[in-house]
Amino acid sequence: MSNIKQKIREQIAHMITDAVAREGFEAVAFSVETPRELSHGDFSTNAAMLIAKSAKMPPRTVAERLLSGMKTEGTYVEKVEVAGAGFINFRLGIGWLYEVLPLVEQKGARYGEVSAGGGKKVMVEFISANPTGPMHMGNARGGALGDSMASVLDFAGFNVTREFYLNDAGNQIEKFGCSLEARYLQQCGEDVPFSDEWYQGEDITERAKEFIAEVGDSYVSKGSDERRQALIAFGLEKNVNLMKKTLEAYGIRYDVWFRESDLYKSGEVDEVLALLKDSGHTYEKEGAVWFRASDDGEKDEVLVRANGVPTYFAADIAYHRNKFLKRGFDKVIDIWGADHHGHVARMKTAMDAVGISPDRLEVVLMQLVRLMRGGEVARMSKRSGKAISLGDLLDEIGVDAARFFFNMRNAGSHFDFDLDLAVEQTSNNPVFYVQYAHARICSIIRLLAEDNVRVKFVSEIDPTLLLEDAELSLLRKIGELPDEITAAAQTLEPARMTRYAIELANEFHSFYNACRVNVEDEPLKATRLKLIDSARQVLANVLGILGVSAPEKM
RNA sequence: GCGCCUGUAGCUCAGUAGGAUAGAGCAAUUGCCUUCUAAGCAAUGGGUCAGGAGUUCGAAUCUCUUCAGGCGCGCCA
Repeated sequence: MSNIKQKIREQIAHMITDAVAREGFEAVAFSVETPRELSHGDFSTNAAMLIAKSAKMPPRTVAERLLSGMKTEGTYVEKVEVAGAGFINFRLGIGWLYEVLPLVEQKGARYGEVSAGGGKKVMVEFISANPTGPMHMGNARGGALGDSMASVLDFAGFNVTREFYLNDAGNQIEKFGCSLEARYLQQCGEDVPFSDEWYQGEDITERAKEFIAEVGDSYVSKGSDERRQALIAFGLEKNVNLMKKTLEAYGIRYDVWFRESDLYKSGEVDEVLALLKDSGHTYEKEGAVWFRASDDGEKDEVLVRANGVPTYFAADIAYHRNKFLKRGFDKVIDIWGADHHGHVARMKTAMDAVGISPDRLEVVLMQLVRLMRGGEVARMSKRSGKAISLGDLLDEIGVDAARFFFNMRNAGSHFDFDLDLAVEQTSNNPVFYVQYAHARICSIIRLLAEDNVRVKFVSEIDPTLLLEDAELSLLRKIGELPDEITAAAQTLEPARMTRYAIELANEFHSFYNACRVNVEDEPLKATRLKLIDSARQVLANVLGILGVSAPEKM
């Protein structure tokens, strides 16, 4: 059992179901939840209110009857009572809290893990930035979100794959090639025009210069096609390596870098086009091949342009088919910028058309980010003077602040990123607040170790010595992690982990002010030391999920 | 015009399959270091949950509607 609270919840649900049957009430889908206020007990159910109508009785009467024969012997429940409009509140004895410590010890770095995922294969595809330039703030948010979501799912018992889809084919690569070629020729002294439609960034010129450093002007005299291909290959490799480096600094490592071009090479794009055509999902108009989505109330979309080149959409269908059919993922999560939301419904319609149930694909849309500095929108990097890239952000505020801040808000909310706050070394800054809790614990452990007092095994201490409110609430908070993981995985909201981390840090800091660890009473000292060491472990686990370091000293 | 997202304390946001007196953090005011890191803790004040109507035992949450902000509706990705 990896989740004590879940076990108790099931126990209570069982007691209620039995009581409902015994009293001859109609079975209802009641909930067993944790009331906001502790004074309302540890768990509470709305069963009586739901039954009231069909039983034609006041809710409180129903509650009394349910309660009348309820046996709590042999359960964690100490007290049951009717309250409010007809809630039945369950108060637990404190015994269950003491089971938290052995569980943390046993699971260690995997404490928090639950089996909800049942080992299902799930892919999280995130960032998938165009390799034609540096990564921007949308990529930064998507990276923090996707990577932590993947970690959450891993803890929730899924078999997780992190994937980056590399758009190394199609239109934007052509543009990339044209841009590089023009810059290359310009750098070699040729007078060639530069189209407004190409990539204007400095990085293109940089790539051209680097190319010259390797091959000189030898490509000036060659054919445009050959020249462009060489530049694309060169620029792509440079950019991809740069991305990998930046992402590594950002704490993200992918399992798979999937190349769009491979879908063309393997014939999967043609394959899926044929499939759609044979099943009557396409039609031709003005020389182009269209996907018929209008049956589902969506707009039709071009699959193959009049010039014979398939669109991104066509490749994307092939890509998703590959994820499900060729590689057997049970579930795929795509993280996209909110500006792509128009694509979601069509993608799902297309999934349906190639015979894949659309609800196996989950698209998480992420609102865009505004960087704020000095109360105003910051567009330019302090260092480079250019648009702020992920690399610039990491230089300015560091990985920890970036990873933590991007996961403070749910994907769906617009996010103003306060750059000033992110580097502040005060309690205003939640990253420091949480890290400080971890460092503070490490500091106590370190000092006690100097006196030869070590953290003991749970079998060597007596958890029931923990009786103070501060101690019990800390234990309670530690005990909540499996539930939090479950919820975060279910809602695909790793931001829950950030909030949990802050709450846990808060519980520890309160404990710290209320109770000393280094007391005369040796058994109590050992037990409290075990308690804070468990808190340390849990903080480290959560920070790990968030991709934030857990410093031992600050 | 049609579609999607958002609107909760001065600010930034939570609010768990409708649940009890709507919560945190910051900012403001006030206490707490002869004691393991005061990068901390405790207390106080602060709300027409954008407005309106409906559904019901019960709505910030569901439905309808109005308003405000963001985004999308390419042979771009």
